[in-house]
Amino acid sequence: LHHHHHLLHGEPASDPRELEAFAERFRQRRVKLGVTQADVGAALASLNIAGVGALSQSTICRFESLTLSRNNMTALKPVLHAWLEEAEAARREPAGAESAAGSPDDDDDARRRRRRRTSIAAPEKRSLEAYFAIQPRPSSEKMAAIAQKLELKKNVVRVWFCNQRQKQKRMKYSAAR
DNA sequence: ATGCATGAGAA
DNA sequence: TCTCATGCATA
Repeated sequence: LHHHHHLLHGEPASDPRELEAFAERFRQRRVKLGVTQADVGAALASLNIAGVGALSQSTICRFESLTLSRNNMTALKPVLHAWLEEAEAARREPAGAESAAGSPDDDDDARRRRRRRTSIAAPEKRSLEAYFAIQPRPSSEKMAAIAQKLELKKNVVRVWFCNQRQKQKRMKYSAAR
């Protein structure tokens, strides 16, 4: 018998504390169900919610750890909530004998055109952080100069600054802002 | 769990 | 060109 009536106004779900609480409950209940983050992401597709498809393990992980933007968290919450309800309901009520057999498919060495991820060494990363502290959005010229000084591709430097800015906007960090 | 990257859409 | 949501690759 909880008399918190914030359900009277459609979606108030932007409350950071609410999101934080939900994320934690979500993770605990997911684990209790014995489902992985990747499983959840894939299961979202079969949920048949308008405009909602599968999501990656990365995204589910970030949702649970609040390392997404507040808007992103808010948008994902109802979807993950829906999945959780369904998953727990299915647990109680078997509904049908769904004993999926083991998959005999294993495409180990099929497509090998994998994207290579460039790794920025620690010293260079420290320099970038120092530059960022002074100027989070350097001009194109400035970034070119930085790139040359650190011997990195200009595009790598550009993307690094973009990601660094985005990182500051994640819930987990913006609170301490 | 997180680093570097992509692509669609805003500015 | 940047932002934003998102993901592949990898620590």
